[in-house]
Amino acid sequence: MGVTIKDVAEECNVSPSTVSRVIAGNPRISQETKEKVQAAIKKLNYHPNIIARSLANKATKVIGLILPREVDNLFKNPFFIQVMTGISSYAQKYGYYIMYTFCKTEEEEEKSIKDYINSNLVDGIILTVARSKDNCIKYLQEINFPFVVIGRPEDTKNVLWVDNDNFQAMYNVVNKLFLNGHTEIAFIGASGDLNVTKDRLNGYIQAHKVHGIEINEQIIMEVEDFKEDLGYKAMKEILKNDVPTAVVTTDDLLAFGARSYLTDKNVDGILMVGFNNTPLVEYQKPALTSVDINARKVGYYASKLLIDKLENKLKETHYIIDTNLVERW
Amino acid sequence: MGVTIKDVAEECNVSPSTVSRVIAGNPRISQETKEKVQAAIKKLNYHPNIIARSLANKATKVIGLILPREVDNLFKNPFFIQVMTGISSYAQKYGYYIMYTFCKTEEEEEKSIKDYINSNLVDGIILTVARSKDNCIKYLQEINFPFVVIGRPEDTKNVLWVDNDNFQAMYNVVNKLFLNGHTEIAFIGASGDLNVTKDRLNGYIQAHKVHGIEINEQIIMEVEDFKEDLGYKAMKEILKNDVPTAVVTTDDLLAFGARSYLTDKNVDGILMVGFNNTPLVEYQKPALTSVDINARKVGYYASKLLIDKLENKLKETHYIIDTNLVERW
DNA sequence: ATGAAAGCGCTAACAG
DNA sequence: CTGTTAGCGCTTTCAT
Repeated sequence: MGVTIKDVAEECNVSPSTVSRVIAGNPRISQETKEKVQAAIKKLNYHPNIIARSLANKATKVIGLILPREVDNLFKNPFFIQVMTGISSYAQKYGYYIMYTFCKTEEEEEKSIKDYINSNLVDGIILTVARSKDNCIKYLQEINFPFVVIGRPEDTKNVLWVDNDNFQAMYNVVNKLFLNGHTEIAFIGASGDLNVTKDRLNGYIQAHKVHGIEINEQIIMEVEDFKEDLGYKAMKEILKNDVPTAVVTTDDLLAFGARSYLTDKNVDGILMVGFNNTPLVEYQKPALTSVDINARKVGYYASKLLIDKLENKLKETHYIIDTNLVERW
Repeated sequence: MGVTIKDVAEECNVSPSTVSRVIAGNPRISQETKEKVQAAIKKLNYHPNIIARSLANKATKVIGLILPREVDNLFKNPFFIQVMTGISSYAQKYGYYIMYTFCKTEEEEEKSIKDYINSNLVDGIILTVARSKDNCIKYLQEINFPFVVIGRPEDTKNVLWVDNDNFQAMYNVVNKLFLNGHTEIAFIGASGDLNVTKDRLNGYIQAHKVHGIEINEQIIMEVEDFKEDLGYKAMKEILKNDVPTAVVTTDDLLAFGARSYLTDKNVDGILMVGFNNTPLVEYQKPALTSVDINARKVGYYASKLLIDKLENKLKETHYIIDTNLVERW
C-alpha cells in the first residue's frame, strides 16, 4: 500500500515534479520522458493520492449533495434516487465524487452545508429542495460558494438552478384535455405555497385563458400535503360544487385519493391525471395517466451546471427540463 | 477562506501542536490553555481542514458506498434509498462521510472500488449487492481492505455482513398461514440462484416439515426475475396443477402479477402475500399483505459494522435484521 | 524540458 | 504540559 510519486520518480531517474507534470498532461515535457514515466506508472501500479492532491490544489473534486429526509416523499417517490443517478452519471465522466447527507430540517441543512464547506471537503454543493426564503441559498450566496439548486428558487438572481417547466407541463395537460373535448377540468394541488404548485396552477389557468374558458374557482382545490386522503377529501369537495369531466392533480397520490372517492361513490366518467409518474401509477387498476418529470435528467443537468461552474466554463445559469405526459387512458 | 491551526496558535501564543491536541481531546493539557485555545477557535471561527487532517492521519473518515444501477429495482423499490438513510444516520453520529457510486455491472463495481481505494479516498466500503462468486468481495479480501456487504455472501468467512433472516421470515409467514387454517400454499420466487430466494424457499419448506405437510413441487414456481408478468404466468402454471389456498412470493411485483391472473380469471379465495413491503402495496385495491425487511435498519447496522471495524471495536461479524409481516388482509 | 525547494494544513514523535 | 521538528504526498513557482 503506498507507491508514491517519489517511487515513480526514482524508478525512472527523474524528479517528482516531472512525474507530476506528465500526470497533469503538461505540454512542455519531452515525448521520451513522458513515455518513460508512463511506463513506470504502469509498472509500479501507481495511483495518485487524491487527498494529497486536494491539499496541494485546494480543490477536492467532490460535490456535496443535500437531500431531504421527509421519509414519505423519499420512499414513495423515486425522484431523489433518480436525481442521484443523474448527478452521478455526469460527475463520473468528469472525475468528480459525490458525498451525500440527509437533513430533516432547514437548520440541519445549513449545518451540513457549513460543515462541508468549513472542512474544505467539497468544491460545490447541490441543493435538492428550494424553499421560499431559503437560508441555505442565502448563506451560500453570501460566502460566494459554488452551488446549484434543484427546483427554481424564489429569487433566481445569482443562482444556478435546474427545474422542470411546471407551468408548461400543466398547460400542456389541460390544453390537451380541452382539445380532447373536456369542458370542466378540476384542479387538486399541494401545497399552495410551493413554487411548483403555483406554476402548475398558472399553467392550468393559462390553458383556460387560451381556450377562452372561464375559470371555476369552486373546482380548484389546494390541500396541505401530498397525501392520498387529502386527495380523497378534495374530490369530495369538488363534487359538492360541480361535476367536472376531468381532474388534474399535482401529485400521483392526490390522484389516487381522488379516484378512490369516485370509486367509492360509484361516480363514473371523470378522467384523472396524476403528476410525477411514480412507479405506483403503473400498478394501479386501471393504470393512471401521469406527467413524467424526467428526474434523472434534472440531476444530470444539475451536476453539469455545477461542474461547469467549478471549471469556469459556465454557459447557462439554469436548465429547464422537459416533461412528458405518459398516457394510460 | 482559511483560518488555520497556525492562526489559532498565534492568537493565543501556543504552538500548533497544542491547538491540535486540544482539538483531539488529548488529556494531558492544562485546563487553562485548553479554554484559551477553545476561545480562540470560537473567536476566529476556526474549522479544521479535513483534507489536511486526512493526509496526516492516513484516514479520511469517508465510507464508499457501491450501489447497483439496475434501474427497475432502484426506482420501484425504495430499498436502496432506505439503506442509504440508515447508513447515513449511523455514520453521521460518528463523524463519517459517505460517498456513493452507481455501477451497472460487476466490472464497474470492481473499477469503482479500486478507484476509491487506490486514490486513498475512503477508509472502508459498503457493498449493496452480494453475488455468488463475487469478485469484488474476493478483491477486498485479498488486499485486506475494510468492507461490509449487505446481503449474506456465499462464503461468510472473513467478511462482515448484514442481512435479513430470510429463512425465518418466510418460515414465519408460512407457519402463520398454516396456523390460520391454510392447507395448500404455493410459492413463487425469483430468481432461483439468489441466496435470498434459496433461503426463503427453505423457510417455506421447513414450515411444511414442522407442520408435517407434504411439499407439493407442482405449486413451487421459480421465475427469472422480479417482474409482474412472470408472476402472472407463474400463477397460471400453478392453477394448472392445483388450487392452493394461499400463495407466498418473494417480491411484491410477483404477487401483483399473480393476483392479476386471479382477478382476470375470476378466481376467488386465494390469499396472496408479497415480500419487501414496497410502497406499491399500500396503494393496491385491496392492499397487499407483505413482509417488511427493515431496509433502514439494515443500512444502519452495515454502517455500524464498518465503523466499528475501522475503529477497532468490532464485536460482531454480522447482524441479522428482523423482518415483520405487515398484515393487510 | 527538468530539478530543487517550498508549501498546502495538519498530526505525531521526540524533547524537555 | 507544551514546543520543535519532521513528515503525509502532491503541486508549483523559480531556476537552469
